[in-house]
Amino acid sequence: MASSRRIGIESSETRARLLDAAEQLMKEEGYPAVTTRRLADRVGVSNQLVHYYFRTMDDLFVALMRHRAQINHRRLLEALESEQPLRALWEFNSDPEAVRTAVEFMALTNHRKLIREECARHAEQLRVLETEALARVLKNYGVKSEVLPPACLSVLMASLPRTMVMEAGLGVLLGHAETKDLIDRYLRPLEKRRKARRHSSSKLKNPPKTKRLHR
Amino acid sequence: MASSRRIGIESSETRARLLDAAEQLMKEEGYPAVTTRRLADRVGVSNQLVHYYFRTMDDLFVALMRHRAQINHRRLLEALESEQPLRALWEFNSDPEAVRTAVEFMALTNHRKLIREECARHAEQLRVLETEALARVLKNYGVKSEVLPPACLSVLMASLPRTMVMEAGLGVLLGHAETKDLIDRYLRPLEKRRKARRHSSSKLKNPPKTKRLHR
DNA sequence: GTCTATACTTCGATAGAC
DNA sequence: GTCTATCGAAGTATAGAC
Repeated sequence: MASSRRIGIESSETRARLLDAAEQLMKEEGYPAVTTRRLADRVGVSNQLVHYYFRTMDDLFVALMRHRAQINHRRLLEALESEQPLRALWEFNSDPEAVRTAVEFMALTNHRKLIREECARHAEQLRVLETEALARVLKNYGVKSEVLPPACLSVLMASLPRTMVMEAGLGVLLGHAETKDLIDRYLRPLEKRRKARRHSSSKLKNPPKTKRLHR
Repeated sequence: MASSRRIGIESSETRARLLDAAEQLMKEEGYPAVTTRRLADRVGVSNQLVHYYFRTMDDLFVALMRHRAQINHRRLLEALESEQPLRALWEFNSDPEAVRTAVEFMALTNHRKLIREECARHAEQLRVLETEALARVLKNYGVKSEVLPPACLSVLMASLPRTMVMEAGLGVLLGHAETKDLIDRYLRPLEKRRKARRHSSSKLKNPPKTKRLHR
């Protein structure tokens, strides 16, 4: 079943531009808007060229997800290494652009096998990484894992902010302020207790003092 | 711009079957699979008949969402009236079928104005209803609103179970058991404290004794 | 209420020239 | 690496007959 057609190399400049345009289109108009013709128009090439770099549209979406996953992985590491990892993690999961893209991918996973598998791999990897990091953070803050297991915190940090961002996108805000305040009241004493010691390799633009949660 | 074309009445049997088929298709293969032709095939009518009942596809999706909203509204009321309203609410938000459909609608709201507005109205209404009911429940359980504002609990109940159902759909389960256990350990003493008094109008098939959270 | 006929658009994908 | 040409399938939507 394997075709003998030629395929462009991964390091190609045009390929990268196609992926960027694809993500942009997906965010703006949803994944069904990501078609060979519209993609090619944005990049300024012929629509058939899309098939040169990605044999099928499924291939394109998988490549897109993989690309996104790498960036997310790096950003998550940065957040977890910052001097206020819990707040940074919250902010990381509160990025409206990222949530929007994630919703599109979630919808894709509902019925596209290849993409579901790719997404699952990615999600699993981040959860493991995050849980390990949060175990260290909580221990550092003196929170016993019997009281709050690190994996729970990871689940919570994946649930609450993203849900609120989605709801906010609809204009539904009831309960959001109280929830952020609740989280804030929980985090504040934890972070105060710990001496602010910057990780040597972290490059943060945020001021070192305690921030309130966004909004 | 308004067309003079005829439109079928809302009480039509065929219209209801089209809506059912639409929801089914959406759940199985995603909202882009909901096309006039495929819909008509499932119901056994001509594809043009779809346009007789729903002038445009947007009209169809709005009608579908409204239909779904009414059912959800009724189910939520039942859950909140049951003798273990918090567990019932958790279960209500843990229905995989419902979550799947909700993800499709969420993706639709990302770029279809009419559907976003309809979805926002629906979400807002449920949140208000839920918050009021939870205020009574928490008061009954002796939980001070300064400790846990009802609106927060509503946000939490909308976030955690749905996120876990989505992740479970991908096969990502790390942290789920611990999280359910944590919730369970919080709910158990609350519900024990309260005398089990069945609401007179509730028709519950669940046994009256305390259940562990599903799974 | 339901159908046939029909117009027009857009899609994914391939073959092959340059 | 990129293009032109081209295929067949599927989409939304309208008009009008029965």
